[in-house]
Amino acid sequence: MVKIKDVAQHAGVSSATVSRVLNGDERVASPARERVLASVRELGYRPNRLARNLRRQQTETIGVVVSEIENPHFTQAVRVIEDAAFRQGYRVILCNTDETPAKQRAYLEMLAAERVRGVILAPADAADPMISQLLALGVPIVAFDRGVDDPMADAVIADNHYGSRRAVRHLRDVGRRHIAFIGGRPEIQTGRERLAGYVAAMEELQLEPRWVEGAFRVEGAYAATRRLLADDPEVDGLVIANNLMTIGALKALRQSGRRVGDDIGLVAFDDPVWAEFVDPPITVLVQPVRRMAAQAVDLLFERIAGMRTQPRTVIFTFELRVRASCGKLPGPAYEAASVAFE
Amino acid sequence: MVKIKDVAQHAGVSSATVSRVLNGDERVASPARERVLASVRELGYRPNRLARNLRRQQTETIGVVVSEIENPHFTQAVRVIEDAAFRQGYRVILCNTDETPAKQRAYLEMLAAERVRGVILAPADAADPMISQLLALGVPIVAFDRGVDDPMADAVIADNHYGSRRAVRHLRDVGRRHIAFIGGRPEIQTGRERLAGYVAAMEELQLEPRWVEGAFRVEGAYAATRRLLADDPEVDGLVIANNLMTIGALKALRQSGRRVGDDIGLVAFDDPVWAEFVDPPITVLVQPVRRMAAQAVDLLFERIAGMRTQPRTVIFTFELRVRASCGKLPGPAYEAASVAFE
DNA sequence: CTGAAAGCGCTTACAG
DNA sequence: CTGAAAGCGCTTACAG
Repeated sequence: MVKIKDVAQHAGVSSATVSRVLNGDERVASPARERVLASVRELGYRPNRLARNLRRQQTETIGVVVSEIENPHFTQAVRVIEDAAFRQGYRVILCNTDETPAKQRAYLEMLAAERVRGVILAPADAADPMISQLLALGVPIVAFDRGVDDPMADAVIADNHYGSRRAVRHLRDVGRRHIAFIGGRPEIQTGRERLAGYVAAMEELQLEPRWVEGAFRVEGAYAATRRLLADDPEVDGLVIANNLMTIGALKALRQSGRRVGDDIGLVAFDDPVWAEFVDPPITVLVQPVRRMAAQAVDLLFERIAGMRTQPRTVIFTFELRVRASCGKLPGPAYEAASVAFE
Repeated sequence: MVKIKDVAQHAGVSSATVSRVLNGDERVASPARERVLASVRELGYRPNRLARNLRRQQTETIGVVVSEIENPHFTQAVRVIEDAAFRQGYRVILCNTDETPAKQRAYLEMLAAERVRGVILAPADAADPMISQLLALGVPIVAFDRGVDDPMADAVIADNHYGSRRAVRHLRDVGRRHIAFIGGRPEIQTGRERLAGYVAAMEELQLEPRWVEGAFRVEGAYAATRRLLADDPEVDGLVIANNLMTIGALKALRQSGRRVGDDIGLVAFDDPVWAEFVDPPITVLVQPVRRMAAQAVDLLFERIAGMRTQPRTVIFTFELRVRASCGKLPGPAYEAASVAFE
């Protein structure tokens, strides 16, 4: 493998000069610069980043830790983050934790050893001690989608409590009364908050809350929905806590012979690309994932650049996108009521 | 930042001993080992991978370069690759090229500088000179989904030509005659082969081929399908070259008032999770993405381990999964004919 | 079983 | 404008 010394020899200059040319140091005189560039090309020299990073005590790498890369919510986020990182000359180490605290810990451990410059983390475990350790080491962390316990981390999250309340109100407004909730995971902040918002809204409306847990997964929601329909056949409305679970719930509903939009109304969190094309199109709660991911990257790079030391939390809100899955489409009266509520 | 020397001092041993303990060298005596471990814990020592990598002239990192991470086809692959890499103690640098040759080049350049141990690449540019350069540097490359020009790379691909022929046959078998093709990108191998297979099948059947290009994207397919329907109103069958384009085509078909499965039959490449739930459920050509990705990782690690020097190409086949989007479901006579064809 | 020492390939403060 | 030299934090062949 050809190294800087070989290039130097070939060009008849010192390693220092080669390094300067390669790093765009203005001070190097044109003739030397030209010879170096020619030698680089001729020898097929490829700089060794490992050496540079060690010497500079610094990398241009960030870690992106998500709990489930196949969830379009996170895929979209990863895509935006990767894009922004590339534009800034940073690379991305992708870590998928599968909602497993142990895997998260191992990954954060690794990112520390790798001396990454910052981390965007959708935590599987908000209390992971590695979070504080990274922060103490000077590695900024932006919590995404879910907060972390350490108050020094930045965070970009959505107002889940509001989202669920909005969904329940909508179902009530179109005449549903037996509204149940297909929940995610109570260990996860989004799961907890979405459930709490649902329960709060039901109580406000003096309706009886009833819920099952679908673990944020297709199969989990399938099983949970079947259980729910068996136990509570009178259910006529459903709030589903994420897009993967919508698939599972649809399958269970179809099998049970329930007609979505007719026998049962349905509002789901997230707006994956297919929500508009399933039968019937699903009424959804949308969060601006791409803007949120962009915000997370901004916060991270502010920290990396040392432009800010105080932690910031940015909260985004949900928007209800009404489609056919709740049946009767709301009229002007509904719109008015709805605005008043918001 | 505490380093190995600090730990050594604290434990009253040499750096060499600390390093040995940390790397599980059996020869270190128990008392020394214990003291080292205690010091590591007490000082909160975090090994610096950059230094180790430089010294060992080796990383445990692979690069994964895909053209479009939001395409579920690639998301699934990335997920499988990441998982396998993690199990082997490797990290993954994620690179999204957006089908842009320049971006691919920049990324491969970066991966070379980063001294990654291997690359899995769904090429946006099969002729990229960086591919051969990496190979020459001893960095193995496994082409995924699409081949590369350099014959020294391994490859895991699907038999696209067959896939298209299968789709056309199916549409013909259910009575369609004006079968058109929504193509991807002719610059990309999958796009080329799927088109070629379509044309070949049409000619075999003495039907007139007609196609438009949707660039493998939702919007591209939407525009292309609109154009197609305007130019050729008599179209009664559609083969769509990937899952993103299916979304766009569905939208255009719906707007035009065409009833899928009735006025027009539809077979699409890929089986994303939603294909079963749209209206009507889509008949699809499935390739075993997860197995293919696992195969790609296996090939890569064989190379990394030096177990193999000859390039290998593994070709997977498509399976037709019949759902309602072609209308009339085929009976036993069809099955027989279909088996004969395969 | 353990340590002293060399060296991985860069960058950069210093001197000229 | 340019070079000699130190040093980033590890690992490991060598010697004992």
